[in-house]
Amino acid sequence: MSDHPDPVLRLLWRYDDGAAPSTRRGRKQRLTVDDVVDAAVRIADRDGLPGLTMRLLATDLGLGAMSLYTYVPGRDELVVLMVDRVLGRRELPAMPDDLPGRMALIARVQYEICQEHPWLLEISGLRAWVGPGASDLYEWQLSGIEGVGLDDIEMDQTVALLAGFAGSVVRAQQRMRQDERTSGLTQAEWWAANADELGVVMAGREYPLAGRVGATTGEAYQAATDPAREMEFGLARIIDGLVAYIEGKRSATS
Amino acid sequence: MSDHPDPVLRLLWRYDDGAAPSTRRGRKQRLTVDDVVDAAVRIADRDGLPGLTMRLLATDLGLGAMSLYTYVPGRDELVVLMVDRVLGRRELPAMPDDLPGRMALIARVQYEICQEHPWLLEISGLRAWVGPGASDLYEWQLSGIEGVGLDDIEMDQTVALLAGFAGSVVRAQQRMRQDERTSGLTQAEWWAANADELGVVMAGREYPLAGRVGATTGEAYQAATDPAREMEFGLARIIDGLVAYIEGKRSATS
DNA sequence: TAACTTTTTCGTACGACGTACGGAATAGAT
DNA sequence: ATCTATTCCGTACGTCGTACGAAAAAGTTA
Repeated sequence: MSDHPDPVLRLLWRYDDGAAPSTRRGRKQRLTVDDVVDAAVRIADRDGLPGLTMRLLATDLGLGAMSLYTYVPGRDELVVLMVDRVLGRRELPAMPDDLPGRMALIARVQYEICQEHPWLLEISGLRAWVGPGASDLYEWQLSGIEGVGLDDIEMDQTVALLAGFAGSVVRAQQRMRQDERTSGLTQAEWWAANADELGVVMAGREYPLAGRVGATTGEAYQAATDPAREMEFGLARIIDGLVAYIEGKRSATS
Repeated sequence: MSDHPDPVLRLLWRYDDGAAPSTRRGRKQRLTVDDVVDAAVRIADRDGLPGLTMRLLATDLGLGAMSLYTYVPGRDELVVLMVDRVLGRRELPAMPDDLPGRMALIARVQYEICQEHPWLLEISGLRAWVGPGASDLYEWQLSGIEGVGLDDIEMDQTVALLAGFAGSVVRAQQRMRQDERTSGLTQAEWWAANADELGVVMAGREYPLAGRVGATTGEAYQAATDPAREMEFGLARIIDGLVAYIEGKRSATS
């Protein structure tokens, strides 16, 4: 039974059952699973997850649509493979010496991965399979906060906090980009163009704080060309809080 | 032109153009837009966003499928209305006196909204329209951190940080629930049942940290029946970091 | 009351999607 | 040369959002 693992697990780990490739009968596959997954990633990077259709992927690979199903059981499983692939493909930089720097790096790598593959944030309703890519990344993330005084559960929560925050930032940016794409206007331009319409439609409702803050951020984001800087405020606060917690724990036990 | 606002804006704010209802000719609508949106929310709460189909919603309302399009331009716009509806439907509690408590409350309300309407986290690729529900919520969130020494941009980022974190936590929980639903096993049960298969398939790869931390958290999450407690660690760190920043700013200017 | 106008209702249909099915093609084993 | 295992892929089914146009209903006007 351990010779017949879950087909998704087998695919994720590219486990080929130990069968000697010389004894494999029948027609040969023209491509590899990696070819299929890589092509799928390219399409999703360009067109988003809904733009990744089995037919498009197949023709992109020079195959008939149904031939894909000899490589992959279905679309959902393909997405699982894509996720693990992009998590594992990035080479993981060496951890710096200072703890805050290591925490920032964990967040920044997650940020860049999500940035390069925005469809990662569109996924939902899928199981969280454990593959080599996710495992390598998780191991690397943990190595950045190992031995600083956190217990295992706190380590897991810390990684989740840093990575989750990075995802949130990218999500916010994507929403902004989406707005600009569909409206053809920047954030500030849209508000300027629709200010009177909004006034009519809101019909007397007052939002003193939201109005003031919205106006200020609207102006600021118009000029902010470096999207990476949007992460700095939150990340700095999170790292401060984490470091303070760790130092508090240390001084309590010493 | 300000009499003909964007149809989505008009719907969001239920702006009926000031036309006297007595002069409206033609067959009468059997339902209201709110009826449609509420029914859609009920379905999405139960079946998720992919389970919300126009045909199902229509029969649920006793309408033909195409009759929905007299209430709403299309499915995407319906989802926009649903979002604003559930953001605005929650009554917003009074803010406590202490700043950390107000920050925690902002996160907790966001957490509960996401928890009650998990489909909120499945949405992507849609514009972020500004409606009364979102505006009310944003105004309330800002009121919790107004006058503490943050500038407008920092206030926006603080709210985003707290709300984004809450969303991340719910997302993680949903993924866990999804795993349990599709596998029929709890986290710990799955790892116990698949440990040997994983060993075979991983074929010599070593994950010392991930293995140790994964085992510990797996055990812990098996027993943790109160999902709300998963938020405490991260939220406490974030609030610590925010409060420290604000105090630092205060002492610098005084 | 009858004719007209406006709006809602909804049956039908189209194109796109994931993919089940079964036959044709191809390779190694016998 | 035959058998068997495997890949390839054309066809087709059910589901989705929704375009289109006819039928039904309600107010306005003659």
